Amino acid sequence: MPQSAKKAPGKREARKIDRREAIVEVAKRQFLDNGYAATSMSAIAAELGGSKATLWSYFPSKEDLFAAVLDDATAAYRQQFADLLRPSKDMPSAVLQFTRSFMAKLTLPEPLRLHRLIVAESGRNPELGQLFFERAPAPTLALLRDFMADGMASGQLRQADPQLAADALTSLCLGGMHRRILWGAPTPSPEAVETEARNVTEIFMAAFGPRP
Amino acid sequence: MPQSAKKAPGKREARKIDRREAIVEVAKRQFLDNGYAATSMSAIAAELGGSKATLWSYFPSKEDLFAAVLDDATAAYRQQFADLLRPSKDMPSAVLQFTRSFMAKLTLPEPLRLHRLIVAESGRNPELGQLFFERAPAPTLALLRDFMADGMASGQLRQADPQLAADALTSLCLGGMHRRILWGAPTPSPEAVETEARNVTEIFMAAFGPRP
DNA sequence: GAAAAACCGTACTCTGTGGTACGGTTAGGC
DNA sequence: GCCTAACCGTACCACAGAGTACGGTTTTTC
Repeated sequence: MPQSAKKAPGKREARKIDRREAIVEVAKRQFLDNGYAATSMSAIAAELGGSKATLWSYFPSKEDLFAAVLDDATAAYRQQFADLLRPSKDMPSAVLQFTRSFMAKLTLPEPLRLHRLIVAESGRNPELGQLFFERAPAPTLALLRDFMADGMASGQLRQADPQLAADALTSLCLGGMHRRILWGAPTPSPEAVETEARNVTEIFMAAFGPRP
Repeated sequence: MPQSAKKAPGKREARKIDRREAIVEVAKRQFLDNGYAATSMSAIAAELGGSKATLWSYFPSKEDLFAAVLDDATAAYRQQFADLLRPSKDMPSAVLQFTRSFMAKLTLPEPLRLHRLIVAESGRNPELGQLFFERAPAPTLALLRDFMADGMASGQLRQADPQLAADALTSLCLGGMHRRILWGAPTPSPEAVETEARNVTEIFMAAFGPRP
């Protein structure tokens, strides 16, 4: 006997939410695997097991489902790196820590497939890419900018535009193996990630470290 | 009356080559615009004007046509930047010249659409991405590596792994507005490109310039 | 001028698409 | 214990996809 709250969840709605989540999850897998055009609603319904009518009762069209999938997929990335960007006395190792974690997370299969999807569909649908940008990379970039500003204020980095430094670091993180994976290279070993993270940190510190 | 060469081109074959080129061009436009799955052979045939049978007589399947399109599209990029990488007395301005040209060319609509296509399809078809890589970016990257090695030998750059320096420069060139365009941002003004090229050059020289 | 290659149009097959209709069934709400 | 929302199966729609068949026409080649 639940409390007499007027907002008691109710088994019905709970089930509905579960079902919706299940749909989005299956759809996400298929969209991420095959892209938008090559994924069919019928295939999603088939994998779900239920009837097509049920699918359409949750999402009135393929585009709506796709939007929900994107929403779900980007939600996982928000504020992912906040804890890594604490100001530290040892700037190089703080940067290395961030770089390592950032590269490791973004070379995982799912982020990569998301990235592919976004790049592919943003051509026909720019607002989709903008939505992705402001949900996933933008918050991290803002955090990183503040981190850079702190470092510059405390003299651990040379004076420069913090935004520029943040952009440079992410560029260096994503321009190496990450880009090559997007071009079909196999996923790297953890050792390779570590090596590249160290290189990136070294280059970054050479460019933005304190003036000697 | 042509010369009695046994390898006279023949009007027939010339026409065939022309036709093939026309097909590839139309198909390229459509694939680049819509992606692989969302492009239909029928639409290509319709835009070509001829009959579908003719299309299939040139390319036995959609995949074959796609491969030919990729082949054609990547051909344009080979050795594009060779002339820009002459060793120079003034390192920063040589780097700036390359950076500027590199960024300007890769933020043009067609390279961007190609890039989207490659990223999108390499997930399902890695060898496709590898083919792209070794045809388009790899030669430029090799040139750039040699350029870096020269600069290090002549003392205009600090001692380091030339490959690393080449990777860093391309990362910086592609990590800023280029990536943002891939995520749906509008194409930048020439002034914006110029500004970013200068920033990239400055960062690169700070990281790899001669030790003070 | 004749053989033949290339080409065109059109109609066709077969499969799959997004999306709907509908009658029957299960299960939560009261 | 009834009501009703959610659900399932299945059959269905109109359409578009890749790819084929075929008879007729143009264009080279010899």
